[in-house]
Amino acid sequence: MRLVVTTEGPHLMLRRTHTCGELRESHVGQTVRLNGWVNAYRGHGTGLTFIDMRDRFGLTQVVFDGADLAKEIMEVADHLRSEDVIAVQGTVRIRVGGPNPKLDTGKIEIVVTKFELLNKTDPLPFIPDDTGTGGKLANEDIRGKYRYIDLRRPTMQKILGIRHKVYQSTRRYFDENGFLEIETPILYKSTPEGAREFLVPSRNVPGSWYALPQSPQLFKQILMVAGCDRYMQICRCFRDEDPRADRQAEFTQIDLEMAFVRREHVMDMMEGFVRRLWKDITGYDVPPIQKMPYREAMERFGIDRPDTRYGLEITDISEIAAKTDVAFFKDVLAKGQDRPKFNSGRGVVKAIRVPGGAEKLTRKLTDGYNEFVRGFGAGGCAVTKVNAAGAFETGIAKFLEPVKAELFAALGLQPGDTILFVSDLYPIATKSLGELRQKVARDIGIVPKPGSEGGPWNFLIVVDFPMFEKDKESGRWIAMHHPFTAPRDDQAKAFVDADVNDDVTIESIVSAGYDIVLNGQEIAGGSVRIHDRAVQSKVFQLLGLTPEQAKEKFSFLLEALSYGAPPHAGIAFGLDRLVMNFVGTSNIRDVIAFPKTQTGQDLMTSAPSKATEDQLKDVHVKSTFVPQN
RNA sequence: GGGGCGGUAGCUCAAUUGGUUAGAGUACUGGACUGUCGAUCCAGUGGUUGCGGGUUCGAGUCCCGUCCGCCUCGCCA
Repeated sequence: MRLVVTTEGPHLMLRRTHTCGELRESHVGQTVRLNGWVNAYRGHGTGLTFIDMRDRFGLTQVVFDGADLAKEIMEVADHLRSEDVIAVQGTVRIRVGGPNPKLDTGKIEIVVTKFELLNKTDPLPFIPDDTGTGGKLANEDIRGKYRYIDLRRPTMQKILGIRHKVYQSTRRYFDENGFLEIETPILYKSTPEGAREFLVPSRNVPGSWYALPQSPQLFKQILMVAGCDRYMQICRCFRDEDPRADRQAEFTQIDLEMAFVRREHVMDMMEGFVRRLWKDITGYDVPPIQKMPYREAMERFGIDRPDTRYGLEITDISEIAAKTDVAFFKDVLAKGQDRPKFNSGRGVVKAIRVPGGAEKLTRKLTDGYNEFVRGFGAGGCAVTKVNAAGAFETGIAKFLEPVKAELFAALGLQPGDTILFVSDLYPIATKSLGELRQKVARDIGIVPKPGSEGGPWNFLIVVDFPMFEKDKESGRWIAMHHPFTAPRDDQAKAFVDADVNDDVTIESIVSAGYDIVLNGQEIAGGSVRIHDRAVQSKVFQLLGLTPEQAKEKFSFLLEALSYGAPPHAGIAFGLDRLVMNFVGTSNIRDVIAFPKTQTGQDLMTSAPSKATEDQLKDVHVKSTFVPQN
């Protein structure tokens, strides 16, 4: 028996025969080799030392026994510390000291016969243990700087594995359905719509810039014109906007496009994908997904991605409110009553019934709701309770007495309920109550756990979005999805015929777009694209683009669409959010191997960083930035 | 760009009203220890209190500025 400690000199590289997660009683008696990191050491001097060895597959206990091993080996073993990199050869046996039920490999141990210290670690900034120090992980800035250490944590390894499975499941599904995976450029043309873009200066074309793609939208449409029939790509997208807990400037989409389809075909395909993905990753069978028109979502839930796992639905009580003497109801209901229902210029009164709210909602909470809805532009939130005797109490109670029976019927009121009212123009009242509904649900604790924590997976497809909405700042029309989204088939004629100044009609035009919503979170969105030139011109006209401007910005697409473009439609899934759902985290940085901070910095590599004068000169750029101090 | 929370030993945290030499656990180092499994026991090293300025006899603590991290509004499909 030869024992080797190669702290210096040539490595033997005792290459592994098994991973640290796979040895069981059935392996007893075999000679095996493991490679990995020291996860924990339990030394009893040079007589006996236990090492928990870790790789991404698990933990295995290895034993250094002074009765078998040379003293110099035992000396080294006694000084092994967390995260040293080692290789061992030894015999699998039933644990002499009894099993450890916490480990998958807890019934066996390896008695070391050969040992190699592959790399001694320097003292670590933190130990990559899911428990962390004092029950807490190190702060995010430390973990970000040493991301390669944090990624060794079992939880992070598991997440990387889930993400990998999502990639594989995705590619299998779309391959089986006849999709071609095609890469599109990262260095791309700047296009004006949507988010702020990252710019890359050109060296060969002085004064010109590439942009990084917000999405491969135009390329995938052109691939349809190019006869590719069905395209998919797992692609990186870039949007230079401030991040959030669930949003990074650099993120990943599952992007697809299909030719010769209507929206139903795409929705069927994406529903099939969702079903396959959930089956592959979680084993869950996704039931048929309900479709809900945008208008219904807004009416009932006040948001275009409703969380339908709980009630607290919104009710329009404008007609009843009109019969009361509440001044702020009357003021609002004087506005835009000649306009059609749902028009943004029409005043409405809406309410949420909170069952048992009289008890659950404190005065402090309801006072807060008043402030809360003001944040969305509403004047305030009126509150009334139904007392045990079934009478209105507090707030605007006395004004509601005359319509008591109607209100009870409309809202289904019961003793002990609280009613929250907002009166304002349609969009403001709707949004305020939509947001308030979610806040109340959190406050009274009725939001279920997500699917990854044993709660429901609640899918919904939202359809029939408006084509256009008014930009709050400029007052101009903007495309709700993007300017290549087609109107729904039955709306195309009305749209082309509409007067561009007829706001009421324009606002009523419905698109052939669709979103997939999971537990109140948008996980995918797409649309049928315009392949009719008259429709496309009309869109540009509405958006305030002259034919010349449209040509300058999108000539390549418009030309392509004029040379035999098939009807086509597509969708994109936010891959990071899918993975977040599967692993049960609300932090997008958890599911990205090398994420960025709130200021878009990579703490590990220190990107972004200064460029040299020569580099800037090469690309014809001069910085105007003046450092302070 | 706005609002909020945070930054003290390698890590996680504490430090009374502004008052003695800034502490604890853990990690690390040394020692003891032949069946541990969050090993245990003994001893020790370890501090620009993010950075800069100010008030004060005296600042981790108060004030101003600034940097960084997180959450959030704006923004973003």
